[in-house]
Amino acid sequence: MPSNDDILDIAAAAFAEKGFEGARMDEIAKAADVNKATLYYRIGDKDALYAAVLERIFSAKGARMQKMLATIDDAEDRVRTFTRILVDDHDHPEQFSAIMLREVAGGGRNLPDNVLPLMARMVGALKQTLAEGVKQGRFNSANPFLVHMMLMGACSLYATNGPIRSRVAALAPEGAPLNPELSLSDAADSITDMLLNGLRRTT
Amino acid sequence: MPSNDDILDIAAAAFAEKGFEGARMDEIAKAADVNKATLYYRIGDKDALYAAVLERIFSAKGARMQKMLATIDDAEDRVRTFTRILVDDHDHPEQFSAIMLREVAGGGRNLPDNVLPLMARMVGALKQTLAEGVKQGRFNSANPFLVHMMLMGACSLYATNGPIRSRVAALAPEGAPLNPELSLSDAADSITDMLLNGLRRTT
Amino acid sequence: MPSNDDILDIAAAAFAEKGFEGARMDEIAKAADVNKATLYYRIGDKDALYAAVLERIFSAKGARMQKMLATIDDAEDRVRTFTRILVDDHDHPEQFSAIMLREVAGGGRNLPDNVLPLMARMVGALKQTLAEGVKQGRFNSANPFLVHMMLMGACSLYATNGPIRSRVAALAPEGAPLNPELSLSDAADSITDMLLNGLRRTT
Amino acid sequence: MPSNDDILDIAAAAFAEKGFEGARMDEIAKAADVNKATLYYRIGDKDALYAAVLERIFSAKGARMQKMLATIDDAEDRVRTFTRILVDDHDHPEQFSAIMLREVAGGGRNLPDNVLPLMARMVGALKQTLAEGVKQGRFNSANPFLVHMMLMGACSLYATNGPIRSRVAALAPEGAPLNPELSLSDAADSITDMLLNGLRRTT
DNA sequence: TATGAATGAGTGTTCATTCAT
DNA sequence: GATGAATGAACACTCATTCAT
Repeated sequence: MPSNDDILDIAAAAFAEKGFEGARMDEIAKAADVNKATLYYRIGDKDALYAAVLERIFSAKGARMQKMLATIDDAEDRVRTFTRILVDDHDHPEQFSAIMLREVAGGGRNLPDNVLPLMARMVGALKQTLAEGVKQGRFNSANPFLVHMMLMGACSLYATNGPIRSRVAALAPEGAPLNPELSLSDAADSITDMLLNGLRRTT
Repeated sequence: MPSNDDILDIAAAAFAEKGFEGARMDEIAKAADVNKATLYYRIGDKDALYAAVLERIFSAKGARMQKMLATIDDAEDRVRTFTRILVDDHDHPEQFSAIMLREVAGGGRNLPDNVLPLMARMVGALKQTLAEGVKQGRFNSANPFLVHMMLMGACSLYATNGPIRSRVAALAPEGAPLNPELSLSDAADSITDMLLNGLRRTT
Repeated sequence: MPSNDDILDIAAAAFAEKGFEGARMDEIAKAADVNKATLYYRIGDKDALYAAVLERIFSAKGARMQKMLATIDDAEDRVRTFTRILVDDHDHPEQFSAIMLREVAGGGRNLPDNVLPLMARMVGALKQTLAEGVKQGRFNSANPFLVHMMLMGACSLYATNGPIRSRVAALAPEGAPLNPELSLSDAADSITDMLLNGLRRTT
Repeated sequence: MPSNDDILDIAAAAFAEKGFEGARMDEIAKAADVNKATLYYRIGDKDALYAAVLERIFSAKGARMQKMLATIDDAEDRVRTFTRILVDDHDHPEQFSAIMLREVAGGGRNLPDNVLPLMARMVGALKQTLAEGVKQGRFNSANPFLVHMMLMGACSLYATNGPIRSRVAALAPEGAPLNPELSLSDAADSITDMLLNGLRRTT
């Protein structure tokens, strides 16, 4: 008998792959190897299941972020760490990214109230980091929300667009491959570097 | 009686707001003020409708992009123009963004074959622009695909996360608003500036 | 522009192959290369089209039957001729058979009133033939309706069950093929022979 | 709450009366007094329902046939028994006949694979019976497939054309009724007699 | 706590038929 | 006469959810 956490793993994969509307309670139950009624009994309806998945993903990511940021002082290192946590393999960055992209696209239609503070906390952590960088004279001042969009958007797109990259690659003229395949973490590092290049205050 | 273009407008809004799975043929027909059977007679089934919407959005965006880029020489101006077209009000950037984000998140599951070249063409335009900038000694060399992710990701997220911003803002402690509201085009300009700061070759 | 007769040809094939409920007005119109509205204008709705098809088939068969029987005196020859007309290639015996089998199976649900006399006339012709045979001392007395069922049933089944024969043959153990393939007219002759063997008065 | 067997009874009647295309899942569900979704849950889609109906009808008939034939030695008795089973009241011969006639007319379009062997087995039983009759010197040699067509065709037509007989009778001039009404089993006996008359070897 | 069975309300799609031109 | 376009009424099938046990 799978644990509730096992069920949430399966559900997260389903919601990431097919979205809230596309995911099927039947399929989740079957994939998790629980009876559908048991799924309802243990976790609740589709909204509750989705909320549980989101809360788990976001709180894990947020906790990791707070813990690691608390131990780092250097402003650039903090930004780099921030990005690395975004794409950390441990909490399925493709699932996290896919769910977040869909949720943003849908205006947070299915976003439960309790994950909003978790999202806000992530932005807040970056905001604080940037502010300290400015105070230390390391960074030019910049809108932290937009910086967040750049990091988050670039990483999330890269984390999830693998299948599309493959299809596009299959279309491209041979000679010059559109993109040499980068691992997600390498891509995230490159993205952060580009961003830091733009933020860095040059004397 | 609405034109097919009117129907596609309505359908685009529905797909952007609710996604492919969430959009309802009934609702689209009713919102477009056509009989459901007429919708099928004129355009076809849900897949065909979705494909028609995507093709129209992407080809409009792509045509605009090629035309405008053809008239601009300066490398930085080209990047700025690229972004501006991404968020151009004329072709509903929130819809374009929302559909694209969902499609990426879903691995292009519903992406019709004929829009792939259109997407590739957009990336190709940016790639060429960056390459010329490098040749002119204006830009440091950078992975054009990742640059694309940064521009596209940041702009698309900003274009669509208005509702979530509002909800988060309602949560935030008064004093310091998380983000002073920027218009989408101002945000896109700021995003481009940050990116160009990072790309620019300083002598 | 196809003639009404051309349209009825196409419609007959459709009704024979798919039945009244299975045949599609769209497909018939397209196959006949007429606009669907033209089909309605020229012939009428589905019931009218079906009635026209049935009437044409049955009256052709009936006319042929009366003409040929009028010229034949010998009782056995008349029965043989009767069967031959049933399976005469000129009026698509598979279509005739398929439509008749379906109609019988459905209790004549879609059978228009004007074809009933045509069917009755066919039975009547056989009845009269058998009665004369009895009067001439050639045949034992027999229920003409049942004789009609035997001839009609056997010929109609054989005329239409080709596809099933093929599938069954594909299943059968090699060695002994279930049925050496007979042409429809040979089969009809054999069937008539068997029947006449049973009817014939032996002194 | 009706059993699955009850549902199949209702469905068999519907398919027999209206054919596969004409039968409506809604009506079957309502007639069987089950919710439509329950019908799908318990049995499956229309194809599955049809397959279940056919399999039940054919396997019942086939089992009965094998059991009874195993206990009878006399060749003529075996043929008579064969026919009696075809029209045995216990398994709704009108339904069996109607479904089979439609299926043959349609080329077995909807015939599930698993009923083909059942049909073949019936023909095989007759074939074997005839062969033994020939070996015993009782029967003239005859094509067993055609004999099958005669028995099956005549009985099936008679089993199902009651409604048409009535309508034709209503048309006929009083005096001479076209056919004195025979019960199905009496008709089947007469049909078998006629056939046996033709098969019987006279010394 | 767990579950096989049941179901109301959709969901995309089709089809015979009509109508304005 | 002819037809492109339009549509009400189905139609097969699905899905989140509940319930009796």
